[in-house]
Formats: sequence, structure tokens, C-alpha cells
Amino acid sequence: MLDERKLAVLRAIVEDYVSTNEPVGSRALSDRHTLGVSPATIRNDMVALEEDGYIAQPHTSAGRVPTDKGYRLFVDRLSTVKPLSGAERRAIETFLGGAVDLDEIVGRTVRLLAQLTRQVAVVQYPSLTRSSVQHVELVPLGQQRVMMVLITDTGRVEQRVIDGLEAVSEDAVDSLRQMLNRALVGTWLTEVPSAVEDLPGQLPPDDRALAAAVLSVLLESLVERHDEKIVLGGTANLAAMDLSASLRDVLEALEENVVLLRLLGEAGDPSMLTVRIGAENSHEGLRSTSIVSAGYGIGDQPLAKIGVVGPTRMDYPGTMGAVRAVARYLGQILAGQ
Amino acid sequence: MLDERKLAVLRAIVEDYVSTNEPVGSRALSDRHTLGVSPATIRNDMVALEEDGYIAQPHTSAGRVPTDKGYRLFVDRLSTVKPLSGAERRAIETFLGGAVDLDEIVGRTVRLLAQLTRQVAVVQYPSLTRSSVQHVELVPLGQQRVMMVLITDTGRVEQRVIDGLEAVSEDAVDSLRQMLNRALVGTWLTEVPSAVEDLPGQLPPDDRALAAAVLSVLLESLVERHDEKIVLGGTANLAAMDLSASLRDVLEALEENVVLLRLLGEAGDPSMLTVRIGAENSHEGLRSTSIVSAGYGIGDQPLAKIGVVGPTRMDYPGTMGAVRAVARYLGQILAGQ
DNA sequence: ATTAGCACTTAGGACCATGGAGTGCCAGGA
DNA sequence: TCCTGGCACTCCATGGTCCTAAGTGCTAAT
Repeated sequence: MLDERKLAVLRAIVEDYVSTNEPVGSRALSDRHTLGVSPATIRNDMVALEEDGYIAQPHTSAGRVPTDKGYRLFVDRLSTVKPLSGAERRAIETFLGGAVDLDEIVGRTVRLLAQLTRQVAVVQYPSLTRSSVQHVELVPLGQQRVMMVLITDTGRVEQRVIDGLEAVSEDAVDSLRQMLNRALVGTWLTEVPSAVEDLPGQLPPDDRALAAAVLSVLLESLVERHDEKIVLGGTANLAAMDLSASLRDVLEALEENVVLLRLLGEAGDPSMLTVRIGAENSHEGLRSTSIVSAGYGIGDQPLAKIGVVGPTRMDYPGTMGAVRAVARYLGQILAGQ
Repeated sequence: MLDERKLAVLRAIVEDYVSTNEPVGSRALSDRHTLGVSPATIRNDMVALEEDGYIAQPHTSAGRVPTDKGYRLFVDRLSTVKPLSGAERRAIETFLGGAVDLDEIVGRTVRLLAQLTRQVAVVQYPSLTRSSVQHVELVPLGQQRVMMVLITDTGRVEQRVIDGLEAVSEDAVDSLRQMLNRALVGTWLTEVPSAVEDLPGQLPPDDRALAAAVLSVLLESLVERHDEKIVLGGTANLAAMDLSASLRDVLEALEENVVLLRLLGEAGDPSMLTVRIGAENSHEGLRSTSIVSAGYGIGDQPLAKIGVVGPTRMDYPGTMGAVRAVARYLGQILAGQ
């Protein structure tokens, strides 16, 4: 069906349409690309491509525009990820290098990614569940309250106040703190529930109420996936993209963190670069956008994902290159911390 | 110059224009409002209002539109803040009531405000500098690192890791922790630098290096105003407002936290409701928007501000009512914590 | 001081003609 | 068998013209 030349034509159509944002006709193609055949021949190929659903005509006497299916083929078989330029690499390094704490790293990453791709960038905070306990701290705040601080090896800090206790003694807090750290330091967060199970039994009866309260808050803070936090950047770039959907729908979808998390989550293998094109996105408001995402992590330990949201008509090779590069650097930076 | 009737005409123009988004003519005015005079008379008044710069004509044969100056007069003298309906009040209570930690309170507030006003909401985190120390915790992380956690009475938690120390002893950390808490608990953050000044001198020489390192990080965390953090919500509402400026400019301005902080800061008396209309905003991209902001705080202690960004053509009484109500509730919630 | 009447202005919509870009198809050539 | 030049056809976008509705400002009468 699709011989080499037809694929070349499709590639040319995608590239031209992405750069001009206008339906591309057979003449323009034979002019701007060295396909070695006449417009008439190209037209014939176009008919075949259209029959197979890779391209479409906005109206009879207009040029062709890639369909979602066309972009899909382009991404899968007709393009290669474009590596960043030297200048861009240096920009990443200097930009991310200066960051100190996790918030700043994430904040800078999202801005960087938005700037590199000129699209909307999404960065997910490193997942709590994939990291391990570095330290648990308990701080008595007066007689009735204790603050719990959980520090993970990815630099994440979760803190909660436990309220409504009675007559908290320093000693009880101290021994509970020691016990928790003995039991938990170094364990994966996913293992915490089982590691903690029989701790209360080892305590003198008087201290069990406190321990139970602390543990329930601790477990809750893990379950709540409070970690699944997301930061957006470059929404101003939305104005420049002409999405066929209403801008409002897109903004609404982006504001719903739940939606974004689901979309990032749907991407396949976390270590891979994933592209979801147009209607492949399950969310209604994002039917006219594409999402390029990649996982990042320390070593081969995946932590979370980053991504970019833009019009289906986007520069896939360049965007994919930027997302991949930023994801890798982010992993390195986190590992170096 | 401006007798009662002219003011009534201006008020009617503002109200009509806000609700219809179309230049309002003399006939429409005499139809929809009971001004008791004929269109011709209204026209005469309009001429006067236009000469004084309160209204303008988009083009010769069109109705009138309020100018920034017109809105200003309207806000200052022709309108009263509109109290929320019972349903709205209840919505605030149930919506903010369930929040547990500071992040969640702020997150919910911003969504609530966006929903009530159908505009873009901005909430600034409670200022660190206006709160006092509740507790300072030091946590040794191995031999070379110590984590400092600063807890304030507004529920804010700042944490830093101090790196590159040598041979940190538990004892030294313990005594430093005790000393810090003795010296600092209850003091205003602004007083911390002076309260801390002569502490190192009271320590045995061996411990001074550690103390110096911790103190410098502590002071730094105060100076950095890391606290001046801002959360945005309801940006989807931007799509519905037809701003004369390009949407991109507005989005860009909103993304620059620095800009927003400055704008909120420019508002006058922190306990008051402030309205900045159109060109009164110093930032270029927000020349066609108005900002309604209010301070919130615990008791008469101002902590930070919240606000709303919308088109100059906005429902000022309603917006002001919502902003004021949310600010008050936010203060109460924080006080109750 | 207010009003009715009237002439004047203007944006926006309907309508139409035209030009250009692009297509599909066919017949002839490698 | 595949490619190509030629040609008739389709349709959108552009720009011009005309007309209407809304609104104004002015003047004369109340």
C-alpha cells in the first residue's frame, strides 16, 4: 500500500503543515521538497493517503492536512527524535544547575521546558511511593499536639500535625521517634505499612495511644498521594497556538490536576518517551492537543513524569528531543542531590 | 458639574455595559432604567460626562462606554459592596471547612474565589515575616548533615538541609536545639535576627561552627522571602472575558509571580478592599484588567493578600463582596487552626 | 430645563464578482 | 505499468458596494 514515496509525501505534508499552518497542496510540495516527481504524481499519492485516512481536506479545493492517524504514523515511523543543540544543552545545565531545594528544581524545570518547546509544560513531583524513608521526626508542640515530619531520600518533606492528644510526654515522643527511625529508615515508602504493623505491640501500654495516632497519620500521608502534585508553566503559549477546540476547554482541563495526572499516568513504559495525539487523549477538552511525556528517575528507578501539551500540529521531533533531554537532566540533578 | 442625575446616568451606563457588553445608548438607558427623563435629556448629560472623561464613544454613531475614570467614580461613589447571598456564604464555609493543612486551605481558597467571581483568583501565602516562631527542630542526618525545620504559628513550615559539616554530635545538636527554642519560641520572625545575635558566644567553642552554620541558614530562610508564594486559579475564566489586550500578554503577566506580588503589594491599607482599574495597574499586560484585592490576617495582624483579576468591565460590587468575604473567612480559618 | 423632531454619521451585514489555489481525471509518453 | 502535462471544475478568500439599524448632535418648541 504505502511505498517509500507515499511515506515521503506524508512526511513532507506533516513538516510543511507544521511550519506553515496552512493546508499544503501538491504544487507547494513538489516545489519545496525534492521528491523527484511532478505535482500530478503527488496528487495520486495523496488520494491513496487520504483513502487510508492519513490526511484530509478541509474542503474540496484546499490542500491536505494530516489527520491524527497521519501524525501517529509520522511519529512512529517517519521521524527521529531531534537532539538538542549545544546551546540548548548548556541552557539546561545552567538553568537547572543553580537550584537548591526540590521546589526550586521543579519550578525551574517547568519554566525551562515551556521555554524550550514554546508550549505548555507539566512537571510532576517525584513520587513519594518510589522513594525511601530518610528520617522521621516527631516534634511535640505543647501538651496536645505533635508534629510529624517525614523526610525522603528524594528530598521530599511531608509534614503533619497530630492534634487532640492528651498529656504528651517528651519521653514517649523520644522513644517513639527512635523506634520509628530504627524500623523505617531506608525502607521504601510502599513497605512502610507492613514495616509498621506490629510496632505498637512493642510499646508499653501507656504510649500506645500516641503511637497509634502518629502511625495513622503517617500512613494516611502515604495513602493520600499528596505527592501527586503537579506544576504547570508556559500557559501563555496557549494563546499563540490556534487550537480548534475552545481555549476555555483546554485551560479547564489543564487546571484539573486530576486530569493531567491521569493523562501522564496513561503513558506507557515510564522510562520511555510517549506521545498521545489528538483524540488518543481520553479527555474531551484535549482532543485537539497532543501530549508528549517522559518519565524521569534516579538510575533506573522511575520517580514521576514530565510532559508538554501543545497543538496536534506541533514539531514532534523537536518537542520529543526537548522533553527527553530535560527528563534526563532532571534525573541527574535529583541523583546528585 | 455632576448633579445627581448625571451620576445616576453614569451608574446606569456602567451597570448596563457590564451586563450586556455593548456600548449603551440613550434610548436603551431610558427604557431599562427609571430615570424619569427622555433620551434627549440623557444625551445632554452624556455629553457632559464625556467632556469630563467618564465615558467615551468607540466611534461616532455608537453608544457610550465607561472609561477607567468612569469605573473609578462608580466604585468610589456610586456603588456599595454587595454582600454575598446565604447560599454563597454557606458554600464558603463548607468548602473551606474541610481543609487540613495550609496548602490545602490555600488551594481551596483560590478555587473558591475563582468560582464565586468567575474570574482569575490569586492567593498569596501567609507572610512568614508577620508570624512568630512556634518551634525550631534540628535533625541530624548522618555525620555531615543537619536538617533544620522552622515551624510558625500560621502553620507554615520551612525546612533546609545544612550540608558540609564535620563530625556532628547528637549532644551538640541537642543543646543547640534547646538554646534556639528557648531564645526564639514566640518571637516574631522579624525579630529573629537580633534575638539570635549573641547566641554563638554562649556556646562552648567546639559547637560554634555548627551553630554558625545553622544560624546562617536560618537567617537566610527568613530573608529569602521564600514565603512570598502565590497560587493562581480559574485561569480558564480568562477565555470567557474579552479583554482588549492580547490574551497572551495577560497570561504572561499572571505567570510572573513577581509581577503579581508587586501588584498585590501596591494595594494600599492591607486591611482594606482595594480596586485597581485598568491603566492604574503599573504592569503593561494588565492595562485592560482590573484587580480587586483584600488583605487577610489573624485578628488585626495582616498576613498577606488575596485578589481577583478580571476585565475592567466587571461586576465590581459583586466581586468586591466575594473577595472581602473570602478574605475574612480565610483569616478566621487560620486563626482557628 | 426638558423634549420632540430631524439630519447626519458609522459599523456591520448582505450580496456579489473575481482571482487564485487546488483538485480529479484523461490521454499520451517512457 | 507508472508517470506527467493539460484541462475543466470547485471552492474559498478577498474586496467592493450597498443598505440598514442604531445612535448621535442640534434646533426649535414647550
